[in-house]
Amino acid sequence: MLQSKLFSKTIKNSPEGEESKNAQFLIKGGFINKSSAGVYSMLPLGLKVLNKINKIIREEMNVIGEEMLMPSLIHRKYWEQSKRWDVDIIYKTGTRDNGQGTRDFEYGLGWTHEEVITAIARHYIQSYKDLPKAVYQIQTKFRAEARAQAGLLRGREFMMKDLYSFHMDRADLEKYYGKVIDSYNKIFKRLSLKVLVAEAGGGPFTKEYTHEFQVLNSAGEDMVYYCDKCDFCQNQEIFNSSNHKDCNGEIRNAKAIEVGNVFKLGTRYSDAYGLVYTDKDGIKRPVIMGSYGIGPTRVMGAIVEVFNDEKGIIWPEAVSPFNVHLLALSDSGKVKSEADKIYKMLVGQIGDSEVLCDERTVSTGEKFNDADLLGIPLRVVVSEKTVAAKKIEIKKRAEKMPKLITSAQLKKIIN
RNA sequence: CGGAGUGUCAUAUAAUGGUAGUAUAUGUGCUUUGGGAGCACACAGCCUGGGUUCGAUUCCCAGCACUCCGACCA
Repeated sequence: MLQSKLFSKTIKNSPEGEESKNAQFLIKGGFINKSSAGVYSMLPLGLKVLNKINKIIREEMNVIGEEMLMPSLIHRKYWEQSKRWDVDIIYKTGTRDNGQGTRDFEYGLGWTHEEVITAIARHYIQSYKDLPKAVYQIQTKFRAEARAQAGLLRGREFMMKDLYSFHMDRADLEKYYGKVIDSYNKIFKRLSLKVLVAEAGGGPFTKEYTHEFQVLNSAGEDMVYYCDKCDFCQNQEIFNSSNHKDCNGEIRNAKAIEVGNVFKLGTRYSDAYGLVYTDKDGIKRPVIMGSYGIGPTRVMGAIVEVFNDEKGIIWPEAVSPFNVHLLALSDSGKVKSEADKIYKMLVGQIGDSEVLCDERTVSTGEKFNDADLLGIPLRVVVSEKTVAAKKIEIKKRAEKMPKLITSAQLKKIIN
């Protein structure tokens, strides 16, 4: 990909008022565009990152569930049945004139999908032979947050991966719940995020404790209490130091970004929707459910909050919009022809979608600064100097000092 | 939802009760090319409604939007 062809370009001025690093860098770099508070467009660069995050999530989710897609426009009857129509968080919409006057608010925009999936499940789950089942989707969610804030960390429209599971009994739910936790840990590891698994209260709809996946970071809105020796970790809501036993470690507390959560729903929704199965003895029993979320757009914001310096973003390789950023420090002569050669070689190795080539006719400083802002993990420079030395300069975004190598060595490194 | 603040070119900002200035970006031309290069010219703006006033971008009121703090966050 040639940088001059990118739809977006970097902006030199910092966006007014945005304090969070993820909002600043992502907007300046041309990854996202703010449409209104908490509502963002994913520009081509940002979408590439989001797609890579989602790809990792899908690969891990497909091991324990099947992907599907539910509607965003959800009729009020679904929410009324579970008594969740009168909540502040729901965007109500849909005015219709049926010829006998208008009717307002026929729909709620989906902010979570327990209702829809439970209603669907009635069609396919009737017997113990149909259990267990698990489906997930990656979809835009809408929440009327009183206060959107911190860029991608709290939006009114955002991407969510939501997984729902159905079980015969508690034991099977527990087993699956553990599998989801393992799966989530793998996902966050692949995303280079260190997470703490925090116990949390279940809220009004489940009596049990649930778990949150928390990334320690000062930009977070949550406070977690964790032990420096064992894996004890609780959120502020339920923390009590006497919960921490059998360990002489010290309790610390820190701000954290919640990037995922897991809930044992029990029969709250199966009761509301009459989702029952017939067991071996012919007895009808309610299906036991769980739900599990990860916010890919929030994950993207969290990654920027964790991986940055004063110059810009430092993308982990797994989610970087490109693997290599090739800078041609001149747009003519030997430098250009050498850069073209290297570009072709790189494209041949990892494909056009993984190489960003800065062949713009702009100053050297601008190219370096843009490269730092965009944060692609490996920078490759072709210039008068490198051509004269018959070498190529490479530098990792996370490191300070560049290295001179041959193009054969570069080829090896890329492989 | 409570508190505070801010609304001026595409972006970031300044000043002003009477002609709105600068920087970035953009366009043209020339000179430049290892850390946001220079000169010249050009293009481009006062959130909406009401009030006060001879006259309002400026003062007052309301609305809307945005930001920050707090509450909320199945």
